[in-house]
Amino acid sequence: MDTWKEFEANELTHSAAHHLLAIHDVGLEYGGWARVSDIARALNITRGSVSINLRALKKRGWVETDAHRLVKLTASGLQIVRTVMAKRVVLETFFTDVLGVPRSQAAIDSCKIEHLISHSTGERLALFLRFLASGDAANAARASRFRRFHAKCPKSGTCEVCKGQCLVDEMKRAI
Amino acid sequence: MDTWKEFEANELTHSAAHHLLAIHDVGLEYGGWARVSDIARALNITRGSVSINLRALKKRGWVETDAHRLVKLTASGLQIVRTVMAKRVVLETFFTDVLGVPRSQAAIDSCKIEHLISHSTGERLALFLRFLASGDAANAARASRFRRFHAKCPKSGTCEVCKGQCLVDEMKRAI
DNA sequence: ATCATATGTTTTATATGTCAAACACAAGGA
DNA sequence: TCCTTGTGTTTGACATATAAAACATATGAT
Repeated sequence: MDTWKEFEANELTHSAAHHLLAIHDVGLEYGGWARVSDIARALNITRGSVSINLRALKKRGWVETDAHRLVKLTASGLQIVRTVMAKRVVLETFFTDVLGVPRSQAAIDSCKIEHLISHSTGERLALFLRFLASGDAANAARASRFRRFHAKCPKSGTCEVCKGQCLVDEMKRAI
Repeated sequence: MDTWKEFEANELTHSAAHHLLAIHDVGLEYGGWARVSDIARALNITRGSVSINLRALKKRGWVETDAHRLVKLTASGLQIVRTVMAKRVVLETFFTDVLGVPRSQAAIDSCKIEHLISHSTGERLALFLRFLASGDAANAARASRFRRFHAKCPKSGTCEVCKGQCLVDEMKRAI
């Protein structure tokens, strides 16, 4: 009940996640320090927006500023960045290397959901990728075999996933 | 560049998707017709919020109202509902039956991302599930074998996914 | 030292999505 | 008929996230 409200209850918004990622990115060449304008340029939004958004990130304890108004990730901010980056890598790897989704589309999908999937699901997905890539030669061949798997949906109730109504087809329409 | 803005550019918001799902759900017993209060009750938000939100859905051509202010999905609205439901089933099945994520967590994760993943990724994931469930006995055993796979991360650069920095561990921390 | 440019903040505005409260109208019950 | 209750809408408020523009303060070139 009210599962759908979990979306808004998320502590880390998409916007916040990308501000933190941008700070990390910009700061790489400056010992972790980033300027508001560079963050704004990285995100392609205005300095004003960044200035306002940083207030919330400071209040959350994810970023700090020094006397010269330079911005830096705190330990917890950096940990969020690491977790989000890990989830992104795992999702992109799964989408491209296992499912065979085009890299550009995989990047968009990963970016949309990287901050939303739970640690538990992210961890299991990472383990699954490791499983597929593990020493067992049969495992290694599996993903590539799927990439050649293109059976048409039987639409006959024999498909164990669809159970009568073809979910593959259903996926193609709408909007 | 600006991949991260795709999130906001999404035509179907989380809120809109769940309004459509609620209308579909409530309407099941009334030939597709739903009342504002029943939609509000189903979503656990106020009638006022639903009333306002329906304006946007009408403008999008996803719902219609009759003279008695009863609400109904249009053909395109119904198609969106079908697509979202298909994506949810596929995601939940993957999370629980393949990855072994607890059902309650899988439900939350699926709900958060069901409206965000592309048709292309959804379709490939459905095909992947069909592949795993397909006649080949080796395939059938695969997923269940993963559920027993619990190797510790070597943290030695030998893991083909992690490549030195353990993504599995990284997934556990933050916030 | 001065002046132009760059930078960061603030203000005003917009859009979405929510609540609470007031309002109007309808349907029934007494 | 009157009155209560239920229903749908509107209004005012708030939170987030954005832009644009005005503003104050740096920074740097000459």
